[in-house]
Amino acid sequence: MAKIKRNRNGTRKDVIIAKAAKLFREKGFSATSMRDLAEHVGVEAASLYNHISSKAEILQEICFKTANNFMSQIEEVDATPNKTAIEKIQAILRFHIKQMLENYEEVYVSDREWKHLTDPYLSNMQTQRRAYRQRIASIIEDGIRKGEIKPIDAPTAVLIMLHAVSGIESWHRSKKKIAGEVLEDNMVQILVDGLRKQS
Amino acid sequence: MAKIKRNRNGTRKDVIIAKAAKLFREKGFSATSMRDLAEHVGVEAASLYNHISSKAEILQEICFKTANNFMSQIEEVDATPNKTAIEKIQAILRFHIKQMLENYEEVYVSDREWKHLTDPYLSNMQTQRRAYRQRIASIIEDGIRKGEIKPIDAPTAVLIMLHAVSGIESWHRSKKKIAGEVLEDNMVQILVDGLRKQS
DNA sequence: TGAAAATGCTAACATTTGTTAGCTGATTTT
DNA sequence: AAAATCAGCTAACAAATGTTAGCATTTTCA
Repeated sequence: MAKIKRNRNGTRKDVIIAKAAKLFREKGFSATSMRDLAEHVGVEAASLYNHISSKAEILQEICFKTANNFMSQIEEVDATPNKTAIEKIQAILRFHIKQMLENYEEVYVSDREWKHLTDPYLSNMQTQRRAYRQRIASIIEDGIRKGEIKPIDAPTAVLIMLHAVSGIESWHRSKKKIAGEVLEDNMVQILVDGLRKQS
Repeated sequence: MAKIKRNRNGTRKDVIIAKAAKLFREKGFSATSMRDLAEHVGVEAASLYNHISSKAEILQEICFKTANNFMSQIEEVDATPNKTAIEKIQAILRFHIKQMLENYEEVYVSDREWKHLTDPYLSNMQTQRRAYRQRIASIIEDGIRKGEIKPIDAPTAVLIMLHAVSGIESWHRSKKKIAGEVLEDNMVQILVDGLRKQS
């Protein structure tokens, strides 16, 4: 009886996926039941299946939409001429942070819950994630070669960068939030120049 | 019929918890069933209950053992005199990294799956985690006051540090692992001094 | 306006879930 | 050697799970 309210510019499927993203973030994919989701959408569980074909499909949509988003951006950055490696890294970092602030639920879910995808989506996502990290590592190695970046292990640097950014989850939960731009500047500065005060 | 093999210096309960930690890391707490766990232990599901009282208890043991471990260490570091803030931060970082390398499964699980604890354990853990971050933030703020650390937002720095370290998960999965000590040095260096080459 | 499509509902299904009961045989303790 | 504890088993449970079938109502649009 209770219809799913559909915002302009969004299908009912979009509403379901948005609510699902929120629940998947809070409780995890496996611990979220379809009845749970239905209740938050304001509908009976069976009714969801008029809009989606399975629980798995919801996760797939969330993960691949997000992954494509990041892939597009890194290609854009990488293709931009006249950019130093440090600038490229900064651009990627800022994009990650902005995404984490603007599309928190979906970005978080696709980062933490992609393991629950099933093949062939699972392998696909693994490949995509590996490729993404590899591209960043290449930028860093390029920067090292050109003397802009310290000679550190590039994969380690990538690993630190990406996980540091995902820590914005704690920021979201925090009581005394600092402004988004301040957070962004702080994160980029700490990662690029470190904690220690240069004397 | 098939008995649980018990290593010297370990009860059968310990064996179960160790196997559980591995499964919880791979598939998550909710997606791991007791029958799953039993199979990996080499026993029927019902037999597990001769050693543990519930699935929830397993998660509790993993989480609180790990949390206590980290709490002890930070108290020790914090109480050590004649240490600069940077040195304290380094000590904490190295401890985290070492724990991640040595007790990977349990550290990972207690970091990622504690949300599935139930009250009162859940609230307890939340409090403990908040307190832990607060202690590190205080060290950083102290370092800022003394001019050892750049004037950045301390909670942001904590968030970066802790999540960066948890990225060692990717290192574990990586094909071409660098040595543990090299990883440790790289991580500490990047976090403390940043990516950019000082000119 | 009337037909087609979309969206909701209730009921039910087959599995899977965590856990308990009750039993048998082994191991330890006295 | 007898008694007590430990550690495994099979069978079963109640609840929760994802999903489908079948039907009613509303919305869309020709």
